[in-house]
Amino acid sequence: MSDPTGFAPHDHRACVSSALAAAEAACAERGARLTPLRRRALEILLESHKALGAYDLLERLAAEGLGDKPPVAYRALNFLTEQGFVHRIERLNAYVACAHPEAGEGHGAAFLICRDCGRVAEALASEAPLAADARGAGFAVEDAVVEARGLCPQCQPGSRP
Amino acid sequence: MSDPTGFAPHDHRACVSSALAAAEAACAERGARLTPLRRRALEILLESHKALGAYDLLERLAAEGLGDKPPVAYRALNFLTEQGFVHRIERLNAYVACAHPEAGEGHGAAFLICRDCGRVAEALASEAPLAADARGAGFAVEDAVVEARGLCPQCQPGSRP
DNA sequence: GTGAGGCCGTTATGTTATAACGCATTGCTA
DNA sequence: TAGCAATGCGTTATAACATAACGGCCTCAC
Repeated sequence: MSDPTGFAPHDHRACVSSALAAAEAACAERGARLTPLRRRALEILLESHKALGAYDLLERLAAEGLGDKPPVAYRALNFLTEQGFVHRIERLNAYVACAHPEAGEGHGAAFLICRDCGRVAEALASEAPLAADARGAGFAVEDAVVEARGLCPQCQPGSRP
Repeated sequence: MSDPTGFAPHDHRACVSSALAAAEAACAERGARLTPLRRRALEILLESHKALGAYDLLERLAAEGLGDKPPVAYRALNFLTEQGFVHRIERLNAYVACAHPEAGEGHGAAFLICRDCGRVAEALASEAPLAADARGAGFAVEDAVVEARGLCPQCQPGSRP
């Protein structure tokens, strides 16, 4: 995979609908309930490749009459995160839809965050980063995140205005 | 380096004083001012290998009459972070003293966070993680963080009680 | 001695996140 | 079918993390 999905132009409608379908399938299989609220929250996050704050999400949900108190947003985000449909971007205190739902729960994720346009691309971590150092220290890694800030292709100096 | 400093037993007094000395030297060289407040804040962070929240730090500073309003703590932390003496642990919203001040500003850092005892070890990132994926996507990484949660050697099942 | 800049005290507020309680629905199961 | 457990969501309140903005003081260069 040479495109950590998110920056390159792509068929975004297909991108959204296939992710939604994958989420529905996964829920059906696991007996998890993708309620209208949760489904819509995921859909909102899928609508861009940017990370959304919990309160931004809440605002959009509220605009549709789907709940307007913080716990509503946080509960939906917790569910989606547990199911692996959404990732939290620690550096932004924000949440982004998973670009690789097919990779399964808890796949090693690495994020490329453009500081200019705000888009976030997700690369499947090619190898557990740190693995060597961690083993050297006798540390048992359960879960690692990698987050890089920088400039995406479109936002770099040499790019079209 | 096989010990990402922090977990293995070590001479902690020396660890603290050498880090303080390194900070003083670096400030002298750069013309930065390690004021008593900033120095004490760094010292407090150095006293354990745990990450401290800004308000925890503030509480300790306040106990010594060194300021009791949030901006006091945040300003000290910003200074120490800019100088590379302290790192922010995004997953914890907390701050930890740099274990490798000699590595210079902005060195690639990777953190091993024990979810049981709370200690944080810092490994020098052996290689820019993500570099390959990022290049593949044409993304220019400026700054990356790696944070792993898990169990340190002392907190693993097979370890002494 | 005066002006510029850095540091800190302070007030106020903004942003992110969770605890805890209660009601409604679903789906058992006795 | 009555009762019960589990789950999802509405709601209130509050906790935890972070910053904007103003003013005073000190130091240093000129």
